Amino acid sequence: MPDPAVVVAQRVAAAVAQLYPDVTEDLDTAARPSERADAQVNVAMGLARLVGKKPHDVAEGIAVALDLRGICSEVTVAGPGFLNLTYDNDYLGALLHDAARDPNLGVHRAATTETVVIDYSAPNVAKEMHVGHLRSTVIGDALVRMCEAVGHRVIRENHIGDWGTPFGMLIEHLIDLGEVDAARELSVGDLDGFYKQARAKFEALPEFQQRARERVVLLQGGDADTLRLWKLLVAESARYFATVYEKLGVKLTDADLRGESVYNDLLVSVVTRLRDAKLLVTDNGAEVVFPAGFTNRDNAPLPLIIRKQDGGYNYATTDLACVIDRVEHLRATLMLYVVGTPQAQHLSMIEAVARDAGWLPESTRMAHVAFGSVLGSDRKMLKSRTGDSVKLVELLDEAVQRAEASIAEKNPELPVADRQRVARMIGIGAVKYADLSSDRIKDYVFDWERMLSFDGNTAPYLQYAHARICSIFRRAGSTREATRQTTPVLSHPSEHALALWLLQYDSAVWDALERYSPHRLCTYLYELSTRYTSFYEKCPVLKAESEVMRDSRLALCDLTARILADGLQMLGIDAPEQM
RNA sequence: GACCCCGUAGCUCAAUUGGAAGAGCAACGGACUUCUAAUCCGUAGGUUGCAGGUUCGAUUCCUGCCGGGGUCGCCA
Repeated sequence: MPDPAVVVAQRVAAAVAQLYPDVTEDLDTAARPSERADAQVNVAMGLARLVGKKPHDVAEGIAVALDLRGICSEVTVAGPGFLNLTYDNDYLGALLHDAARDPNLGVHRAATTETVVIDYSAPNVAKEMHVGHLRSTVIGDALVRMCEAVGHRVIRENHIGDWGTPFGMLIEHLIDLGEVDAARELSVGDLDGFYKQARAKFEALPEFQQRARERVVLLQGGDADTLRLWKLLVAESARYFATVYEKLGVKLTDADLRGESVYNDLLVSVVTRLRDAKLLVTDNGAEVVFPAGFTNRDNAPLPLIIRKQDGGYNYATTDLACVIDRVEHLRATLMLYVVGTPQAQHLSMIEAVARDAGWLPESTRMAHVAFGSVLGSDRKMLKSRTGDSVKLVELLDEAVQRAEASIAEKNPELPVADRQRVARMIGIGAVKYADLSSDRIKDYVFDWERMLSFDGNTAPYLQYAHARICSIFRRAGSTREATRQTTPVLSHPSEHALALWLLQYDSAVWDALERYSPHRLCTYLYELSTRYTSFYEKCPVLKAESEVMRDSRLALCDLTARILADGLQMLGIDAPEQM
């Protein structure tokens, strides 16, 4: 389906070529969204300098030469030389009809199918998931959905912390409790308690500490009984993670778990391959690599530590093994790391070393999808009243509870069974949307009132717009599918404004995807909702003045609802039909 | 000390890769015998941290300051 802006840009380029055949420079002929018109073209300003004329005169000339019959109803010159365009209503109507018949609602597929490995969520075994896992999980899930929506092959990887020295202590604690009791404690989700008890014993009892140390050695040595206990811990944690993901409504499953331990057997080869590549250096008893361009506080080269003094490996080694695995076995062409900003330097060192070692071909891109922290109203990292980190499950439960109370108050007619189902969609949706709707690189302030509000850029506002449309169709007596035969006729300005925005879904999705910035899709959907509600207030649908107008408006409603639901789905948010 | 990120209306945030600074709250004024008023319409609100530079044009790019956060070798 042709994007109107693309068609216009081509016509503008043609007009310029005709008027100024001698100009060979690349010109910005793009038609951009504008506050003052449907689109604006800014080519005249740059061109004026090249041809030595006034921008306004150049713009006038282009406006005259420009052939936009059947596309634009008006072209005006404004300001220093902006071309303001108004699209023709019949043209927009025809494009809407195309979009409505497209199962992808106008969103074009990727020209080349990428194999995208997305690394996100990454909780720790035997530890509670807390608010610190929210952003990675939610942003990662949205990116998974967006990539899939345009046809990429997506591999989800949940890189859980299932290895390392803490497991000596955890396994010993498990033994102390007895396997049966320990499993029960873990399965009810009291991971925090389990971990804290183990930690406390480790710090207080030298005897326990000794056992824990010995247990680490057994674990690393592959002792069968120790491995069995370790697997028990991992399995119980996985079961717990699954319940959290279920509650949160993200696509992660057990099949996506790739614990650090998976890479254990590859760590030796990371070392040998780095040594063969002549990158490995022994420094202070550790085996390290010095990638170019990284310095420490003394301005000396900063190493990436591959093997510690004590012979153990650390996370840099695992991360490098991951890169090898993703490139050589999974054939990744794009690797996304959805992890917090503090890891920026670490990841760029990993990339530098992997490139130096020849493990990362030019054709494979690696991107750090970084994000800021969730803050409390005091603008510090969000903590519970007791000062602990906020448990993710408790946060989500509270969201659903608050949503349910809100529904009970505002729509008492909704049956209780529906109320609970809808409360989940609204509560969870509100939390996710609050996380996704602001620029991920920045911190954001967690605020129940604001995220659950029906005003402003919130999930409930978008969901409400969707629910109102569904309500219209329940009364309309016609099916949603039937409206897709109709070519909308746009007469009212708010119909025109809505139509224009509906046609930009494709570019909104791609814009968000290319920047790995879901908030851009949020902004689009919010603007779509405001344009729809504005239309809703001004243009009666079921009581439209004519049958033609009624059908036309139903078609606009249907397409709006589909794009809202589809867009929210890409963000991992459900759109209830009633609320 | 070095490097990275952030700084936009009173508050919370946008701004499509250099194009005419926009929303929502809060404030004020309007609109429900109406398809869900859980909403809408209007008014007001700005030296985009500061100072330079590049450009026809800078919130955006460059330099230097100020303020906040982060990172800087054996945790992940």
